[in-house]
Amino acid sequence: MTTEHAGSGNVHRSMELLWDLCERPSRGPKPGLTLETIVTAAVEIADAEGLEALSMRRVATHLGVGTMSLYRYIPGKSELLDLMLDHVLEMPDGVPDMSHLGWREFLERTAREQWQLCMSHPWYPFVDQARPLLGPNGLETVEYVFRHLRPMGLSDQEMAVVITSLSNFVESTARVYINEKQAEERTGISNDEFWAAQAPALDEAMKSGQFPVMADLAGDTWGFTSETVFEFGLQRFLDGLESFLARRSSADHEH
Amino acid sequence: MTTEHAGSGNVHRSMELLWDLCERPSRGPKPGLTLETIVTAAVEIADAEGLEALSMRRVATHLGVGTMSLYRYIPGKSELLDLMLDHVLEMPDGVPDMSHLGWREFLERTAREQWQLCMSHPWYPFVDQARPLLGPNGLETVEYVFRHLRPMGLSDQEMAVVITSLSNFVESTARVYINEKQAEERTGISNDEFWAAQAPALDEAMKSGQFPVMADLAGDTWGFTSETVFEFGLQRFLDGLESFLARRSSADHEH
DNA sequence: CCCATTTTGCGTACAACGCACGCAATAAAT
DNA sequence: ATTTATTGCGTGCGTTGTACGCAAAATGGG
Repeated sequence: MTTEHAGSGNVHRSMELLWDLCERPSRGPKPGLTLETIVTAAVEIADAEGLEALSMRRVATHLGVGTMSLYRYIPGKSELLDLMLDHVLEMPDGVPDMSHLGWREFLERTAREQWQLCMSHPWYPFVDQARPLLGPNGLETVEYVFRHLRPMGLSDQEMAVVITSLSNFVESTARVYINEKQAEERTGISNDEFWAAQAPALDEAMKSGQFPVMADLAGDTWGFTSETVFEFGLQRFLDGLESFLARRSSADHEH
Repeated sequence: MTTEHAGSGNVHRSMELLWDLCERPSRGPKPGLTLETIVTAAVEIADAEGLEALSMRRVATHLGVGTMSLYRYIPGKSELLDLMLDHVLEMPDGVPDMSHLGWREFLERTAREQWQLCMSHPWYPFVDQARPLLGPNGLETVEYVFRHLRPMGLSDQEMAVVITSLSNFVESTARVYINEKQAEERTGISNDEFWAAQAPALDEAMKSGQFPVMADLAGDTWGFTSETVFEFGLQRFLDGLESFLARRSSADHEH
């Protein structure tokens, strides 16, 4: 129905699971599942069918177990989501060495990596992470970003604001891109059919004389994709950041 | 559960309702509701309780009618959403005259208006508008934005990309802001309690030596809100746009 | 070796969701 | 007066997360 929220469940319990702080009990039947198996299955289902298709029943069916068996390993769906979010940040090849890059190239690289993360896991940008849980992968990611931005000369808070601004833009544009791509599959109506369905009413509106600028717009006005928006917005933001740093630098030299 | 999508229902029917293209039938009992009443009620409920609380049953209860009575006026919930989205774009005081503003002041003003729209209707930035239906209010908004940006000298498509880039950033930052504000109410846990719950695991991680930069971050690194991010990102984008136009202008003079 | 305890597996049942179906009442057209 | 069309709306469908509680498996202690 609406947004899934990170950090909505039992935060303490989620952290225990994220950082693997629980000891295996010695009694009872040997478990047939692992937490890793459940999280991996959940990510696969979300990747393939979308977050709205992800249900405890769906994960259980995928794994060939009863729905309530999952609740032996995790308190609930909220905590499963927390684990999924950290899981997808894992860097299989380890942390790449980018110490040779300037801040601009590094931020551009980071933005593209985030974009790729959203392409690989199209549900990811739709999760509310206002209250993020910091697992090992998430912490590693933030560590590596801050390490590479240190040479910019910004305060820690300024760096955090830069990262958050850029991250917000990338995530939003990725969301629109994903929504655009999935709209045809989800509705069964092509993009052309969609706009054709609006044409009768819009033609009348254009003829009314109330919207002269709209009526006069070039045919290719909307003929771009979110990838165009991503590239344009990214370069404008980085250009603006260069101006900001240049002004900061010349102000420093004045003292 | 997940995102609500504009343009998901019967597009043709939504357009008829948006542009009021249906004639009132002459037979049968006089209707006790109007489309306007239903849409206004739905917007009020979404404003007060969030989009996840918006259901046909909820709207019907609010209006004191049976759930299925609503289906006499609109095909379904998807079309109701389309009407809501156009409804909230209505400018009560008409289109403001901003012909005296330069493009930068105008874009800044537009960004702030969009921010305010998201504050007044906190559910708005959470709706997928990859397939927007253009109603009278929506069309009027786009008409007025393009009219004021014409003097920038950009192509129609370039203007559209600028507007979309900025709009994506504002919406995304507004989402985070709204999620941040609502998190405490939604979970019953304050922000301090939330971070305190993570502290034991994070303290261990800091002690491990694996995250030296994170361990060394200033205490106020994350002590900012989405309003800070909004202001910073907005100015950087507009600065970047100025550079873009300056380069465009100097390239033009070279020919 | 036996019993108690703990853990794993998982079925049942709960309320709310959107909306197809179809009936009763209202009101205009013939 | 009858027919036709519209409005109002109850019923019933499958899906959702998870509390509750029982059966089976496996270990610890006596």
